[in-house]
Order: sequence, then C-alpha cells, then structure tokens
Amino acid sequence: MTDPHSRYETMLAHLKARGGRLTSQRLALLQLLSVSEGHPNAAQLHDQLQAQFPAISLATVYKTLTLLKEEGEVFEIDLGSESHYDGHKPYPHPHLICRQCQKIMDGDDIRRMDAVLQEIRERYDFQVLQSQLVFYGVCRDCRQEA
Amino acid sequence: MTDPHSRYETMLAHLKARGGRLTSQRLALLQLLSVSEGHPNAAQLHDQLQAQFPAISLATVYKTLTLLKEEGEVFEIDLGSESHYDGHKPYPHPHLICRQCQKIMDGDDIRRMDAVLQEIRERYDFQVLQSQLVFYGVCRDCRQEA
DNA sequence: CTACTTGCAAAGCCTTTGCAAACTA
DNA sequence: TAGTTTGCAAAGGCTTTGCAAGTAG
Repeated sequence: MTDPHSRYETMLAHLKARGGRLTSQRLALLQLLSVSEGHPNAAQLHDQLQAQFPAISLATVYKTLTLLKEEGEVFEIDLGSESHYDGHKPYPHPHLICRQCQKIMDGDDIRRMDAVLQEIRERYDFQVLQSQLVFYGVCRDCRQEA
Repeated sequence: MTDPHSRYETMLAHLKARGGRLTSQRLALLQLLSVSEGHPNAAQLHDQLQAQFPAISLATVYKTLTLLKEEGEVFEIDLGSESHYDGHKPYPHPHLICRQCQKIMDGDDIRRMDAVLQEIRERYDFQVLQSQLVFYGVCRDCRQEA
C-alpha cells in the first residue's frame, strides 16, 4: 500500500471513479506524490512539475491537491504558515519535525497513540474524527552532530 | 496558577522583567487573556479590546501576543489558516476541536500522552521540544443532540 | 462538441512591517 | 526628554477564485 506503483494506481482509480479528467498535469502530480520520499509543499511540487510542464501554474497544483484531499488520497500537514502533503500515508498520523534540519518524518507506528485516542474518548467523551499532530524537536542525526 | 488573577500577575511580571512598557492597551490585553475562558484568536481579542479602546489596531494585538509568546506566557494554537491563543496554559498541550460547534477544548490531563512522548524518544530517537496537537471531532454536547 | 481543466492575474486572509505621532518612564 | 509603543496603511506569504483559452472524452 505504500509502494509507489500501487499508490499511483489507487490515486488514479479514485480520480477516474470521481469522473475527473486525466490530464497530463494531473497524472504527473500523482506520479510525483507517489514517488517522493519527503513531505513536499505546494511550491516544491510545482517546482518539480515545471521540469515537465514549464508553464504549469501553482493554481493547478492546489486544485489537484484539493481533489486528492477530498478523495482521501493525500494527507495535508497543516503547519503554521504553509501546508505539506503526504501522498504515501493519506490518513492522519503524527509527524516529527526537526528544528535544525527541517526534516519532516512520519511518526506513524507510535503504538501508544491508540491509548491516547482511547483516553480522549473515555475521559473527554470526545469522538475523534481527524487530527493534526506535530512534534517539534531535534532528530537523531542532528543530535549526533552536536 | 490557572486562576485569572495570578495569571495576570505573572504575565505582568514577565513584561516588567523584560523592560517592556506597561501601556493601557497591553494591560487590557493581559487582563483579557487571563480572564477569557475560551481560546480566542487575534481578531476576537481585538474586537473585545475595542470596547475600551475604540481605535486599537490589530497590529498592536499581534505585537503584544508576539511579546507574550517570546516570554512563554501564552501558547499559540496553530490551526490551518489562523491562530488561537491560550493565556491560561502557556505551555504546549493538546486541544480538542469540535467540528460541529467549533468549540476548542483543552486536552491537557491526557495521562497517556507521556507514554507517547517517551516512545518518540525511544523509538525514533527524537528529542521533543514543542508540539502542536489538535484532535478534530465531535464533542459530548453535540453528540447528545444527535 | 461539450464540459471540464488549465494558466494567468487578481483577490482573499491572516500576519508582519514601516513610519510618524503619541506616550511611558 | 529619550526611547518605546501605537495606529494606520502598505506589504507579505500562502491559498483560492474568476475567467477566457485549451483539451479530454
């Protein structure tokens, strides 16, 4: 489910099912999202797409990202001023952001997160539907340098 | 530490210690932050301050909030498009936001959160310094209505 | 051919900045 | 009085919107 090819196929299937048109710009963005290791923002995606489509606009990138968000095929990471996008794990999951190298890491497989969700349900009687969980700090690599 | 009066005094002390001037606009904002139960945004604070200072500008509100953030006397809740401010618990803590009534609730005292932080340290070898944790969903009151 | 998509430019939103006037200490 | 702070207006950064031209189906 996380390998590039099947992610691409899944996103494509959702676009088709929705009745959207498979323009070359869209296909290239799906490709990019399913391949890129990091968590790019709209500008970074736009930059990379310009290699293939010198005239592609940022608006097109945003419009396609909105589509994919609606289809649940991309997860938007809300940071203070901008958003980054995760096309590999299109569901809510924690992220760890290094204040030194700015790297954004996935924090899925924090096993004890389930216990937190359960506690929120029980103690606060609150039904969680979505989340934006970001931990800021210093990553292993940057700590080893110091 | 969470009662309005001592919060006000603490914020005031920090402002003084920093050498900042105690203008009436600033004092009114401290007052407001220490009293308000919810988690207001800059515009809401501005609206309320206009009762006392019809000409107060949004810029002044932002500038004072920046000061208080730097002093660690207010916690900024980064939501997608805007920020809200917590003057009662000026340290990072989770928030629960109801998608129905838009209420923002404190999610401090989630006891199992400590275990999550410990797991992040151990499994990811990541040193957490700060966090922005927001859970979106449906609160008790709104669920009872349905 | 028709309806959807693109690219461009303009607009929107929240927040920050520059600067003269006002004010604290 | 000297140095901060205020209010106003303008600018900034990211994202969205309007619309004519282009294109998938």
